[in-house]
Amino acid sequence: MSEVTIRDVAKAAGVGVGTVSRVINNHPSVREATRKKVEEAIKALNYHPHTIARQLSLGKTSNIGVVAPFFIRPASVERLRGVETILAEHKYDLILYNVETKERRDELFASLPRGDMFDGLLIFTLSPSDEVADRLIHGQIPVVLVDASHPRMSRVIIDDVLGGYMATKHLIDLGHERIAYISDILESPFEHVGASSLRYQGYQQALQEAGIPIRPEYYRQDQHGVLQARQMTYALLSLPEPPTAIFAASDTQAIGALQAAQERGLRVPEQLSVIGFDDIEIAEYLKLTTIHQPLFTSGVEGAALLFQCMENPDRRRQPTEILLPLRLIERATTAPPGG
Amino acid sequence: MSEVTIRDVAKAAGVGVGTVSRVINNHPSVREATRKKVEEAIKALNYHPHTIARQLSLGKTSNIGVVAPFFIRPASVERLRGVETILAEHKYDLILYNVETKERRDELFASLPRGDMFDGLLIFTLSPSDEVADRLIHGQIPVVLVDASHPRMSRVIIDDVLGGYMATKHLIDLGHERIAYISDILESPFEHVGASSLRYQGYQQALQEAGIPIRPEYYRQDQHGVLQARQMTYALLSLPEPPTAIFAASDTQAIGALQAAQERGLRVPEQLSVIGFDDIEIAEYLKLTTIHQPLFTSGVEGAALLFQCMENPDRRRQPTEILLPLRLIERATTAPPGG
DNA sequence: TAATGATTTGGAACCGGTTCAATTTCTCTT
DNA sequence: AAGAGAAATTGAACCGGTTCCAAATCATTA
Repeated sequence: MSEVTIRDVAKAAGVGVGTVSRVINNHPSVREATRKKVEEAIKALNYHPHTIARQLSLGKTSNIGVVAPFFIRPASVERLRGVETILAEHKYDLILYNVETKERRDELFASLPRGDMFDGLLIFTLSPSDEVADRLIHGQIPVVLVDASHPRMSRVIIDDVLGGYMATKHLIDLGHERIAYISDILESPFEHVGASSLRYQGYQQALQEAGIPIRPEYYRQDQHGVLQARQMTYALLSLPEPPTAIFAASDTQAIGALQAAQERGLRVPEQLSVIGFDDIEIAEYLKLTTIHQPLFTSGVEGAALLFQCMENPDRRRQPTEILLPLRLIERATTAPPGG
Repeated sequence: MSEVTIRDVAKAAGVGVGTVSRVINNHPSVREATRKKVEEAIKALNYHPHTIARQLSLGKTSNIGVVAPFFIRPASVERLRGVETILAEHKYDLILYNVETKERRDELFASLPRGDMFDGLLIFTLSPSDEVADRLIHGQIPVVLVDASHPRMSRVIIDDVLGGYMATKHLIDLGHERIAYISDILESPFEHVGASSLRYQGYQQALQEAGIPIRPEYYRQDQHGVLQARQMTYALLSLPEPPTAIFAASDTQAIGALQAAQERGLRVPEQLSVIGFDDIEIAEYLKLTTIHQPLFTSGVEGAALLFQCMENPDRRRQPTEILLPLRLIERATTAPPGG
């Protein structure tokens, strides 16, 4: 069936296409009788306007694109959900680009600025290089970064250095001196300067400030994931002088650390303290001490900022930074050392 | 900048638009010299074809739509990930529709069959009514259900009744007789016949078969969520004769049950057995006994089947059912009763 | 060298909407 | 009843691609 076009409707209703178009978009200047006639024809033919044609002619898509290396981290899902609430309000649809390889990222960054598929773009977690940023800024559509940063672009971020500092300081305040840091790979192919690396800076700052020497063997990096985190923790616990506390760059990795401790028969927090980052949903159940960052909110704020940029070109010219607050959530996986 | 069209390129290269189009789509019949000229012009003008225009003219979008209620749930994310792997292979993009209210669902079901925004549609978890199924079947584009069912539509499903039976049987085999079931709301506004309700049937079957009477007070339902599950478990544990085992309709809810047990000071599994459903990623860490269903695979199979239907109209005519296997994963949250 | 057939190429027509200048119809005065 | 002004309506042109027929170019053979 179908393939009914606006011209078919026009013919059936005995009016011009312009009138049908006006009825569809309920433009005021259509006489009541005419409107009724057209509406009947629409119903009779079961006509639905063709979205793509509409988009072409309007030069507007009512879609927004989201680039998310999202399946790696539950955190991205929370952000996406925040985005969704704003999109629903504006009746926009969501085109999702997953990124799991470097090639895919480059391909995307090359083609996205064109932005003919959507009116605005949200990029999660991937901080663009200067060159990519340049292309994005001069592209057709506004772009907002979430959990990623570039000085010339609008962004919703947290202070990752501070976060790293807060986590480490918490452990130091408890009396720890042998504090390890595990993270995903700092020079990720994805991120220009990744969050993990900034958190590492905060970690170093806190140690330095406390006069605790930084030991290279207390820092490990590997692919993101529970399994890898468990293995890194194993390695740390096998050191001649193992750490008494572990700061994991994400809750997911903290879970790996807890797992390793459990399997090694180490009691947490008595024999090993573990602190995570993010405060994902299950952190509460696990009683994981962690640094809370507003994930859902970051999605909401990012999407809201994007819409502002879309509606108001001035807003786009001047990059905005929204800094979301961090909070230490003390639960049951950290305590003074001494098991 | 930009707004460069194919006609600009044609002019710059001194050729016709048809030739440029042929170069872009690397159609064979273009002389090498001409191709080079055109490619240079494309580079010089920084031309990128306009996706929407292309879609309109081709009548093909290279998008597929996914309707996913609550994509926040870990299960949906796993499925989506499976879908993504197939889409990437085919160079298709993903348009995601989240559904969290009944209104949104109806709105979507009314407009989606039109399918001008994508070439195929995947619906997660929402079993369509006969009326909606009818519209979908006669719509423009093929549709595949994942974790949802309708006799006249292609689908990737599990045997939820069997799953409920397996979980309950496991508890019975361990010696339990006081077995409770907690789930999200059976008559969800979203689902025609939901998974939880089918699992409940399996639960009843297993009990009946074992000659154990079904006690209405051992069945609780509430919104999906850790918190609600915890509260339901509290209520169950406060009964004059509390259950010795709890079957939760999802791992997420099982976590709530574990939480409640922990707070009540009940040891698991000695004093309370808990079995979940899904086998989401953290289930392993929690040592949760559960019924494993292939979530990632369901996404892969669903997407693969959808592509088959898109390529081959015959495949579409005859609805296919793919039934994925279930597996009992015995971990550490179930044991014989008697604490 | 001319004729023949095979390759390339050009560009109008089309996909299905929206828009706007021009035209028609309606309403209100006098 | 005629005329002016407002409101409603029409349909060609456009958005930016693809396609396909006709025309032009090229290669081959007699």
